[in-house]
Amino acid sequence: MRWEELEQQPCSLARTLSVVGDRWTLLVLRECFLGVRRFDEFEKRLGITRHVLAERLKKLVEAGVLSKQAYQQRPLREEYRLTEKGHDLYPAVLALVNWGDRHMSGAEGAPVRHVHKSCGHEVHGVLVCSDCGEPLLSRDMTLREAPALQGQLLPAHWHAQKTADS
Amino acid sequence: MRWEELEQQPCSLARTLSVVGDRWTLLVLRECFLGVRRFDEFEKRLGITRHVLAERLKKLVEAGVLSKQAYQQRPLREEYRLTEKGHDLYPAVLALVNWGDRHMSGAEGAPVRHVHKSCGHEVHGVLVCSDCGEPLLSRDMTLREAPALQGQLLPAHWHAQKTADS
DNA sequence: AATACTCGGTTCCTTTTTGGAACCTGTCAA
DNA sequence: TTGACAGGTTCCAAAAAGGAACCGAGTATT
Repeated sequence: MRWEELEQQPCSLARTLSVVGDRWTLLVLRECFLGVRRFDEFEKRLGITRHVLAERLKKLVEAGVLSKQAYQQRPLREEYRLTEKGHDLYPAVLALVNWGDRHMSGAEGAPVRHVHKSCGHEVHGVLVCSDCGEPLLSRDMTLREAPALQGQLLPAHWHAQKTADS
Repeated sequence: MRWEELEQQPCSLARTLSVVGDRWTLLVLRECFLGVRRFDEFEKRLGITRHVLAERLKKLVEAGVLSKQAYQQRPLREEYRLTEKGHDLYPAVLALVNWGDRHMSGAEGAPVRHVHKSCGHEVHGVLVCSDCGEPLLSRDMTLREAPALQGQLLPAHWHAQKTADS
């Protein structure tokens, strides 16, 4: 499978990864969520090469995750801002950060703590069910293929009533 | 920044990406959550090359995300299973899938629907605050550096009271 | 009126990673 | 004895990333 094919695949994870699924893109987005907007600030903070940074930013703009906005004329200078589509990536980014906080931190704990302004506490994100509000565990999920794709997506054993991860 | 350096960085996202931050690894994990465990089934379902698959599986085992367990002797055959650390990636994977469902699906909707067995509905995940239970939005978050790293992680403007993404 | 500096790139070349196909190692079955 | 199966490894060509230099419009410095 080639990278461009990913976008065409009948899988939302593959489609998402066709936009944000490489080394640098998610780090660029982290910087966006930190408020970074300019080419040279991305470059300085990430240590990414200009070459790759320019390409990633272009792709993110094409994908509608970032938009380019002029912050001065003469000379024209533009900065990159998250669109709504980009903001919607926050839960995914935070979920990845939470995993790192939990499983990849040393004795000093997480390098950055997240404070929820509404309640004032240091918090992490919990993924809950949109319907009943209970935390979602892979073991409690079962999957259903879209009508047009029945039998094509899930492994064979799935159709014989297996759980998601047993 | 080189790939190996990522793991050393004082950033939980970078550290997480040092484990799951490439093209194929998250797709391998998707298959794990679907119940796939064997080398040849990963290969068939993903269209990944054996070369890359072997390397990714090895890395995931080294990282403690998967474990290798014999399912037969003579000849010895082993399969890959998610560890608890691996299961903990479920929220991150689901958050990415949810974004794809929302922003990358065509008219037919999401290719795979998620049914929460506890409540019986087709659902998606919502990231809520571990303290107050309200949905987490980037705009409502503020950040605090770990004591030992003060002033080193956040962009300059942060220390002048900016919001996460304004 | 040159000169240097800034920001946001592009170009060029080398090194690293990936894709693709062939080959290898035990073991069992025909 | 030949073939199949599972789970790899090896080899080479193609694609992507790293690194440094260059570019262009405009501004600031000498």
